[in-house]
Amino acid sequence: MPELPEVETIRQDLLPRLVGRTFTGATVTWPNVVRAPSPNEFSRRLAGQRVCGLSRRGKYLVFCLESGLRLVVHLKLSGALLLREPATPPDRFTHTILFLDNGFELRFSDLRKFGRLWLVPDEAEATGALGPEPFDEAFSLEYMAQRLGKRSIPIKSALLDQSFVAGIGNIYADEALFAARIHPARPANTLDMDTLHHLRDAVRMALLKALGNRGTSFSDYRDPDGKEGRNQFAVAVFRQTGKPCPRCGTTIQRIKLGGRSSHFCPSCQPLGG
DNA sequence: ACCACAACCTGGCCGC
DNA sequence: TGCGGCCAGGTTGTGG
Repeated sequence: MPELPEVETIRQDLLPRLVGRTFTGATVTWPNVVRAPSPNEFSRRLAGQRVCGLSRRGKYLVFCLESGLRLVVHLKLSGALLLREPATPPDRFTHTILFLDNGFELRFSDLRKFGRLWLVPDEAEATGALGPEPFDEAFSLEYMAQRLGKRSIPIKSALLDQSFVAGIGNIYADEALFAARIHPARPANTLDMDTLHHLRDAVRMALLKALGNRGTSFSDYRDPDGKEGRNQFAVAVFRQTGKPCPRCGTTIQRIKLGGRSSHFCPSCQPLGG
């Protein structure tokens, strides 16, 4: 579910409500969600930890704790972080509850159980090596050209590669390629500088638009209050197979690339010239 | 280097 | 109603 705009929305919502608060403990009811340390150690070490900051790296949320430890969360496809009062009954997909010193609970809910939590000294232990943030100047045209120059993979697959650029997922890759009029299957090393420039602008615009709409809720995405985003009503091509292109009216098509669905307009995004 | 596919999980939707 | 098949916003690992 959550790509950069969704994770960033969650971060901005949680930040003023969590900074300065202290975790008093945790209950882990599905041990697989806690990657490090062991679930028991996770609960034990979290108790007494005061939150001093909340940041985002790609699709990871990073809680800065005063001890120097980091609480890292990845929501994968269907995870949510819900801030609830104890009286609110947990949904049936709540696999971990983090208790706060003001009585509130931060609940990790995840239908598909793919999401993961870490409590580690160094966030890189959880995130691995990620590419630059899409809005960072390190995501430069020179960087893009250098990284893509020798790669014949579809440009869509390159956008989903978190070691190339962090935070883009299936929705915004499709939306950005539509806006930049690039066919998703086009080999990454065939894009000239001008096209790369259009693509980078389109990526940034797609992410900003979704951020303004508080994320895209096609199915599972919810903010910390359990509310949906609005960007699903504003997409051009994602999951719009069979509908008319908003630009030219041609029927939107779906193809598979690297095992992922890709949605595009065959007229606006030609593969040839 | 790249691709195809499976795995991790559960539920929704469709056709029969 | 039930069942099989396909779909799903992500990432990792394996084998070719």
